[in-house]
Amino acid sequence: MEEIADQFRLRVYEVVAQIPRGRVMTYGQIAALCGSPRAARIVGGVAHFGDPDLPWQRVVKKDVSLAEGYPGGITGHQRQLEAEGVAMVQGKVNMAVHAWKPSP
DNA sequence: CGAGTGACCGCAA
DNA sequence: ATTGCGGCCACTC
Repeated sequence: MEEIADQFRLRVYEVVAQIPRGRVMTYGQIAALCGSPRAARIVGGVAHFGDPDLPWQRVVKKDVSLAEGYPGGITGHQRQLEAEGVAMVQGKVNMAVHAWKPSP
């Protein structure tokens, strides 16, 4: 089961794909889970050039604010999160409710 | 193969 | 509290 590819980006795919509905995660958190806590930018780069079918909308910045490169802008991104069941206030996600920790 | 760059993060003024 | 700057790592051209 650990025979996944060595590529950092493929690990990001696994993590993002495992984020359940109604939960959000930060780029830095995902990067840390992938083995590089300082590669948060890479997660964003992978998000842009990676698999468009993955729920990148559940991935937010550490300030729980939304990314700017998302198609449609913050507005489109925010609307997608609400469609997932994530309540937002002033463009911010309630981490106390939606903060998710990956399963071991 | 080399260089540039980014859907970021952390700190300093 | 806000604003600006650098650094970092992996991906794309």
